[in-house]
Amino acid sequence: MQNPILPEREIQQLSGVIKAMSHPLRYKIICLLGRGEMSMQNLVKAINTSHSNASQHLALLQDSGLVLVRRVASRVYFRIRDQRTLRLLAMSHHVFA
Amino acid sequence: MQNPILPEREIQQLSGVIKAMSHPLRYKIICLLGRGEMSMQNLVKAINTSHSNASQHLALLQDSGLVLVRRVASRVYFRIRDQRTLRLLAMSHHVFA
DNA sequence: GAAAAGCGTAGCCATCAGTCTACAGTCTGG
DNA sequence: CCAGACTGTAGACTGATGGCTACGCTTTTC
Repeated sequence: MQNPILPEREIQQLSGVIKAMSHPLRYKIICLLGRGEMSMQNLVKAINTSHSNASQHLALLQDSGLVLVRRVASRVYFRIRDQRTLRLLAMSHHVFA
Repeated sequence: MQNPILPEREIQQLSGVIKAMSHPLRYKIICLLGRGEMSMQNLVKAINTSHSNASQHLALLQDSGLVLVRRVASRVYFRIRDQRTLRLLAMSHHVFA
């Protein structure tokens, strides 16, 4: 709960991660993955978009380090990398909803 | 720590607030305001940008409800609206830094 | 009252982000 | 091997975002 003046690099990194969560679809994806691993197919259905669109958002979530991927044959399964990410979402919901 | 499927409106709202925090300058502004109220002048110096640029980011932070403003004569002072916002930042730092 | 300081905003431009279509690659089932 | 399912990516388009300059408004100072 302290509030140090952060170095520039951390500012960039942290705002970057937050930005990755700041899109409605990505926010929803993280919410969904909070309930457990999901396949690409189920995610596409759940968030109601094209598989291309979902694929790109999920790639961004991987790049930002929020989501991990597991491949089984031709299918991919996604899951949250760090469960604390969910606590972050829960807190955002608690504060701003 | 539950993870309900949120209604669309809340998804939009929450991702919107998070988006407001996702820019490096705005992230830094919130960090700075976490230490207490600051004048526009001091903010401009602290984040090292033009006053025009700072003004626009601060306007966005006001619109998103994260920051409150107080006017004294020709000067303006900004402060965090909800201290829990800082806890959110602190947690993001704790998780991702 | 005139000049200067402090802020906000409009207009412009460059860049980025989000979405779609189309296509390519990989795997499965027959 | 072939058809089809599943996924990733390249290219193009559109809208949003970020930054600057210039200007206008209010307040202070002299």
